[in-house]
Amino acid sequence: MARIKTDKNVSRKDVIVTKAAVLFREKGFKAASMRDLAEAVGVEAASLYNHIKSKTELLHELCFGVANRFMHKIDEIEAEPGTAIEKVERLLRFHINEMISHYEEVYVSDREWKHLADPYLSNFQNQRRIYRKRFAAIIENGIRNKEIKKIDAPTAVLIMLHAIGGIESWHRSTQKISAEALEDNMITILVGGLVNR
Amino acid sequence: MARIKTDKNVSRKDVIVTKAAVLFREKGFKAASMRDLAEAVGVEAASLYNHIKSKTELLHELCFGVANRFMHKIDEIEAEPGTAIEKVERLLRFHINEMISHYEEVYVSDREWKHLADPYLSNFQNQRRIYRKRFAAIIENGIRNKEIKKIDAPTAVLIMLHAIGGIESWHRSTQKISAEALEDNMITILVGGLVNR
DNA sequence: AAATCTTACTAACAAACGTTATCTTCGCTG
DNA sequence: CAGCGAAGATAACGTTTGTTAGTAAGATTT
Repeated sequence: MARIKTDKNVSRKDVIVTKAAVLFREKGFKAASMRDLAEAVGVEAASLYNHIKSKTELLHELCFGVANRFMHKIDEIEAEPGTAIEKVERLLRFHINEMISHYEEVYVSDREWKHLADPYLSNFQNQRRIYRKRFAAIIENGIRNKEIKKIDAPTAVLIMLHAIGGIESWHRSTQKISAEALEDNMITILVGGLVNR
Repeated sequence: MARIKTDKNVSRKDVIVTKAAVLFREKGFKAASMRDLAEAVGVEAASLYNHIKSKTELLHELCFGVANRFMHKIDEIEAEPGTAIEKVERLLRFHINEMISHYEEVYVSDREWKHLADPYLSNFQNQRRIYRKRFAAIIENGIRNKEIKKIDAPTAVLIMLHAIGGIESWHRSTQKISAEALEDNMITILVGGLVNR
């Protein structure tokens, strides 16, 4: 009987959730089975249920973990002083870093949230909608003080957020440029597309 | 016994493939069942197999249909005269229009190709890799004649392609700007992020 | 060392899945 | 209108799925 190994401050549930993120990213939520997950953890499938309530709970955990981090960040950025362009850049850099260093969870949260069940689904969609509105509001401010080109702000948000999803391909790529170079390139292109000159 | 309705020049298989695209987009390939599809088509699940070989065949059909269209387009654009920026813009406009007018298929091809089985999977991944290389080569040309900023071309490609995936959100959105406005906004931001000035 | 709580295993379930085999019915062609 | 091929329905199959119940073994506390 091989127990799930844990370091200090990491519950067995955390181990499971982390492995689930990897699996959900690789195969997708529906295609990843609890037996797959059990094998990855080194345990029988049924044993997982000593630590979690259901497969969907794993998805909740992942999606809302990520969503909360982004919400806190935009709170922070809205409160800070700075031009609109500076705020957009800070937010983008945060997105990029999250996608680089918490790849699995962010990716899963981005692509697999559809499989959440109500009421979590509606809740998640709401948070997402609100987040985008707040992001768009920052851009609209920038348009008003002529920092930013006259563009449709929601469209700009949509481009920014999805562009960052492309880091997925960077992760897969064999000949990666450095994470810092990736970040700077993305900022150059994306912010360069916004600024008015 | 209610037959599948077909117009002229549209086989019953085409009807099934088209409905499958809608379903695969809504629920994902794995979560969409053949019984779901049968219901959407207005027939029993087993009856579908008079027209198709397997569920996966539907995915092949969709993924390679889309991939081929993009391959032909980039052939065309490479052969045409024009600056690098013009070529990038043409390619982007094509992507945007495909995403707007063949939403379901393009979306499915983009997000669900993972569930292809070999040898189709490797084949598809190859095509994708080659396409991106050719796109990157156009951008690299632009960098050489100083039309385009000094950026990492593969990163630029990755941003462009994923940004366009954001049109998904536009489709869902209740207060849509017009398709033309969407296209122009995207071009402004994306091409604006590339040009050297 | 005894008692208790935690964590794992085995066995099994009901439901849903893709798919096949068999038979019936519809619609067209001669 | 007879006959044939295309297209549908019914029933069933073997898997795989998420999950539960009951039990044994390890870890921790008394």
